Amino acid sequence: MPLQGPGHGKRKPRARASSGNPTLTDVAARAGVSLATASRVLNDSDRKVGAEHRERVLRAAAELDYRTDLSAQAMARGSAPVLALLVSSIDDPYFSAIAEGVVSSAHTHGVIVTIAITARDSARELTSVRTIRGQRPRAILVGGSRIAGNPHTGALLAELRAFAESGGRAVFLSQPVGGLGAVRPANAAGARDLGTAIARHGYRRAAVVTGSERLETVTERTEGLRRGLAPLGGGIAVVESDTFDRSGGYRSTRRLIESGRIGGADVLCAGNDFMAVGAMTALRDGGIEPGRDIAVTGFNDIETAADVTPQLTTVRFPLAAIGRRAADLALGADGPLSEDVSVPGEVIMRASCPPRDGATGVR
Amino acid sequence: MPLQGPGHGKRKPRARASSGNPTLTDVAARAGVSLATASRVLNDSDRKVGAEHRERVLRAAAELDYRTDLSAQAMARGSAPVLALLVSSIDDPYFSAIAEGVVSSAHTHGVIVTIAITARDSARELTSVRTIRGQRPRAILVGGSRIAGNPHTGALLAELRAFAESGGRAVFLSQPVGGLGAVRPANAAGARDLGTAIARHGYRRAAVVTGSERLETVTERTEGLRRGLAPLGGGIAVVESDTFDRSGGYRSTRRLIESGRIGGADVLCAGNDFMAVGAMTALRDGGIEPGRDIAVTGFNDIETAADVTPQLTTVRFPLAAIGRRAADLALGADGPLSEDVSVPGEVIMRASCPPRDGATGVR
DNA sequence: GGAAGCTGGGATAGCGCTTTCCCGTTTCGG
DNA sequence: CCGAAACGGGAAAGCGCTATCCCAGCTTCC
Repeated sequence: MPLQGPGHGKRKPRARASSGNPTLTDVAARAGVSLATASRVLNDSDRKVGAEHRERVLRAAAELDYRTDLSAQAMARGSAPVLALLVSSIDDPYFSAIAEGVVSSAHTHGVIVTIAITARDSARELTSVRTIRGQRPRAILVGGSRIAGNPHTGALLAELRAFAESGGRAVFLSQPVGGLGAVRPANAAGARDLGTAIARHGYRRAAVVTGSERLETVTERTEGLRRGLAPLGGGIAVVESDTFDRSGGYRSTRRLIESGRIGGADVLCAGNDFMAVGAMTALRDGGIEPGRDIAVTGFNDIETAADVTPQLTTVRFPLAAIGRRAADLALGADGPLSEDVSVPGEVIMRASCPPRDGATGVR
Repeated sequence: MPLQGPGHGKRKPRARASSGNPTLTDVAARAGVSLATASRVLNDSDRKVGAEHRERVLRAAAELDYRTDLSAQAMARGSAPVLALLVSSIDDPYFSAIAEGVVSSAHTHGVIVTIAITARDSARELTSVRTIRGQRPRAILVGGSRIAGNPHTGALLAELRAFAESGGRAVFLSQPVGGLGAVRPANAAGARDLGTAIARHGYRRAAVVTGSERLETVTERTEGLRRGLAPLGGGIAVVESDTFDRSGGYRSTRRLIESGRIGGADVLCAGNDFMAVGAMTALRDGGIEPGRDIAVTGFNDIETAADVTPQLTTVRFPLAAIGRRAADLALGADGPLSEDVSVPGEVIMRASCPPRDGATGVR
């Protein structure tokens, strides 16, 4: 009796995955070549393979309708051709525009995109990153404004750093933390330019309706605006915060009107276009005609901005390009990564912010 | 000299993935248990594990910051916890709303979502499905209207069928082909209801600006509209096609105006809200005031619809719910799948389509 | 009191693919 | 004309994990 260790012996091979996909072994067998050769052909590796064999493999693969198993390939290679994108919500033109760019770049890099949403919940953001790490992706892109003083930020950072140390690339689409990379809209500069532009149009006292001041995007924009207004003697008269969306814009504007605090302002600057649209409705509901009685500005230039009446003055950021660039950066050359790219925005003056009597428009 | 087969021998183990992630083996070693036990604990399998060992494994995993390698797990299990979503564009409120629902459902099912975009290119749609199949996902969701007479449809169908036969689930988010499953907006019924509603408001002759008549979504909507208008003696006076987006709406409306063909119409029905918004601009540019001189309707109820002036009458579909439901269906019980669920829409009457003089609004 | 069940744990085949090693042939340069 | 280098091909060792099989130690139950 042959010696045999414990716990072993013949066992029936596990059933092939239901009705099974053809494997590389099948292809090799059909082509009459070794597994190695088949693999080399299908991955056009450095190693050369004779024309004859190459041809046979290709034909066999086609005949069997062979599709490389990405999981297996990923395991053998040690990393998956995957880029993970983490955003607060995909049903938001801001992020979906970025996502479009990300997916398109990933496509040209031959990389698959997996997407996770955090619903603006930083606990979930953290668990998502944990799950994502299990995919051993090449890169993780993190969207959504960082939140000042968030208790989860430390853990998130640790998680991303560990990821980076094990060879992955982490890129923020907003304020970077801990020396990781970032590609993001130049909020402060854009806001400053907007401030300058409206000041030149003759506006001096801004009412700001925006999101929570703990959102770094919010503080960047508000601060930029202030700096843009100042040189011409303008300033921010009042700041009202609410949720960073349409209804938040409506509510906070409503509060400004009801409390009379909007009185001193000649321009209402919203933290983003959604808030601006909500604000315009609130203004009308309060008997104030946007664009005539008070100017209104937004941020981001979502498609709607040009379709509302009056058309909305805003700052346009090339969001898809930002996404594309972030993905390019993440999928690019090897090595650690800590670039922080700010992509400039462009002020788009529209009817919601007409030149005021007496404004020269000159410098 | 020991006998040894060809092509073998000691070789240095491949370098661990740079700086390496901890593996289950590491965890087991640290916990002083076998690999099997560690796996059982971490996957809470049926097999019971003693409290003592369980505890040790959990601790070791935490200390090492262990993260299951999903690729490896997928390979061992034979299928990946992945759902693939294929849409024409993610930067489109229609699809991003659906995607939101899909991702949310997938999340509760513990499944990762990978996304691919086809840019409305059916050749690319086909190659995408091929790539996706390599991921061995549990399900594939295909968005985007089918196109009548498309030469790639057959190949796509074959691909999806093969996928279904190997155990995957394929679900369309639009017109299903070849007996596969679908969850989709009830375009025809929604359009019919819209037709009925505007007819009751006193409109009789519709000008339709819409996408290519080869898009099945387009024909479904146009046909439904016709059926809704007919009972009250209404009908479609003219149909003008262009791209299925905002600029297409603008251009086709412009053509109707310039050729005078818009003359006979009292309501302009756009194929979707984007086209409607473009159409309204074109109307104004042509000196026709939407909502006053001619009624306007859209389709889908994108967020913008309520923000334009006049507010847009449209048909609302619960897109996120459609996405969620499709994902639920795809990730649900096993077995083949060929349900075709039509999700009803709701007509939203707004100012762009005011009751006309003489309209009773009664049935 | 011995057979038959549990129970909890360990050893180890694969999963499908990449990539080293190793080897028989050619092709060359000297 | 011979040894070296180049070339093309095959065998098989993992990658990290799951799940099957086997076993030792206890209970149970006639």
